Amino acid sequence: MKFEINSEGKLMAKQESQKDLSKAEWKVMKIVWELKKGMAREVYTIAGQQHGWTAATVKTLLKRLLDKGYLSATPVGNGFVYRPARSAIASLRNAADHLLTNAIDGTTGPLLAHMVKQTDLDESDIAELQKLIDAKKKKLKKAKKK
Amino acid sequence: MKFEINSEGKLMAKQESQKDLSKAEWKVMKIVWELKKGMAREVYTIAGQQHGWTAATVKTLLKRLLDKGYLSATPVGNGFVYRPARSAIASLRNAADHLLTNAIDGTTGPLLAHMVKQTDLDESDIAELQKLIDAKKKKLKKAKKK
DNA sequence: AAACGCCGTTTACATTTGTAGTCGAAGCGG
DNA sequence: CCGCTTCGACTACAAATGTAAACGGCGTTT
Repeated sequence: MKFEINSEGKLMAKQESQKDLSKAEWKVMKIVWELKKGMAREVYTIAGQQHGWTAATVKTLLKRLLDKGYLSATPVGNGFVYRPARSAIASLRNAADHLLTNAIDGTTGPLLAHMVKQTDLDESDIAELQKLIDAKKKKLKKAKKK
Repeated sequence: MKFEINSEGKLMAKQESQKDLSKAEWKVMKIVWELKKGMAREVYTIAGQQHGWTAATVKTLLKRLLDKGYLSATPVGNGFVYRPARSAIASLRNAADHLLTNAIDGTTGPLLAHMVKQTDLDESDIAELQKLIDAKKKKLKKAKKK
């Protein structure tokens, strides 16, 4: 276990603080991931259009995301430029792992099938998946032969 | 939009109330899905072992799952036999769709790849995936030819 | 320099979630 | 029939979440 000194100067167990995102927070992160960087204004304009939130609401969410460590902010003029502090894909993987944790035996296959069906994939995505599938096939065959 | 009369006699928009499961609720549902059916006792014994919850906690969760429509209960003796009212796979699909909603452009491929890697698949799962991949390949090729 | 417009911070409040205690009713073992 | 066990309902309460207003300060416009 790792440790760290927290803001009050106390020694704390260092949570590899993968604190999860709430639904609303995901939506804000999605916007920031797409923008790559942006000021409050841009984020809450888009968020307002997409979800009907007021600026105040988005400000709160930005703050919480900062606190959770999903965003970083560098001061510029009056305010900040916000940037993702964690990659979209890492966060998604994390969420996906949670999802798989909830899958009971025999449901993961159909689950993946469903997801593949829902998703638009480009050539390289498909190639990558094919490679993984081939590897799984090979392993299965070997296991059976034994 | 459909409507219904609620408990206070008011006309309400009928939510196809796919109310989501919370983390703790997922864990309980997982147990019930695996049991297929069970009395409170069985569920909270297992849940107690797996998560260190007290019986009281599990009872609360069972109640909430009943309210959310994820469980059904038929009276037996003192209490009820609980059964899943929604299939595991349908619930997972639902969660997966939420997940995909949060994926930004270019992340779905890697996300799926990650999930496939994490997962143990049997022969028929693999065959199914292969079929889907083939279909996607064909469609891509056609699009390119044009 | 005064007025204005944004910004981030603080505060607010209802709802949901995590976690659990209490209690009356009902079944069971004798 | 009488305790004992168990059940579900109700109550409790802190933390997280959704949603937003109020406020004080800093740049900007005139």
